[in-house]
Amino acid sequence: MSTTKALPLLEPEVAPCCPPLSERRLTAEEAERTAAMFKALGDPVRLRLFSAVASHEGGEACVCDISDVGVSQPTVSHHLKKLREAGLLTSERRGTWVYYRVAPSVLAAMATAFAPGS
Amino acid sequence: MSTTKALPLLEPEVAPCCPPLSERRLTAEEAERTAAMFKALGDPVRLRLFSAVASHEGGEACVCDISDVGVSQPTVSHHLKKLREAGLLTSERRGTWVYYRVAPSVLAAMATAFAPGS
DNA sequence: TGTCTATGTTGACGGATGTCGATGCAGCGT
DNA sequence: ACGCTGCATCGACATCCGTCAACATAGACA
Repeated sequence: MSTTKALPLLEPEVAPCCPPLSERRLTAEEAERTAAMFKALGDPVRLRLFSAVASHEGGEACVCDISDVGVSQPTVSHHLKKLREAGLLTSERRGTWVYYRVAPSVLAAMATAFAPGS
Repeated sequence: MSTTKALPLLEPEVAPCCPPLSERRLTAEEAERTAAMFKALGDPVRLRLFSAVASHEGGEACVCDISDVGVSQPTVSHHLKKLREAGLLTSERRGTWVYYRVAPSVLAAMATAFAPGS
């Protein structure tokens, strides 16, 4: 009767990354984009910053809340910028402070990379 | 009656990484070990190699099966070594060929990193 | 306006990393 | 023994990356 394809509306949104690694071989383009996100989390300082934001009450944290990671303030700013550029965090200035939060659906998207494939 | 601790036997095995990033702030040591695994997957060539092994029939692949990733053979070998050192792959020589497979429970362990925390 | 605080940017430095050609080594076949 | 194939290692090179001090910028407040 009809195709097996569901309605094209209300798509779960752009999935910028992370096809299951075990499902099939990644193409060069997929690997490029997915690796960029892993690379952003591949530094201990950045991973601690990301974890601090992700686990912070209310889902957001200002820089002053999370900058106690053992490096200088410029370095913290540099790493937060990398996490932003990788699409993992978003930032918003409210008055004196800048608040960071985990970009929507990033956790779920990356979890799918490790889902069983076959 | 008894402590709430379960039997120490039959532990699900060493969990070398990956407490949920959203659950709490990672310690420096946790971040170091977890970031090392993300870092290993943070290169497009390595990610394609990992995906090729993980998605290969039988759960294992010899180097000749997966070395068509656009770089020279020494580079492939170099990246596979990095993946081994990160604990993501294991290798075994059988006759002429060396077979790689995903290290046990690595996929599940890394998936937990992106599990919802609170 | 001026000053203080919070955060981002710049420039520079040293070390890590990805890449390759050349070479080494292990197994297989002749 | 010899050569051939699959894979690892070595040495060298260029580039990337994490880090910091110095400086710049943006709000808040007086």
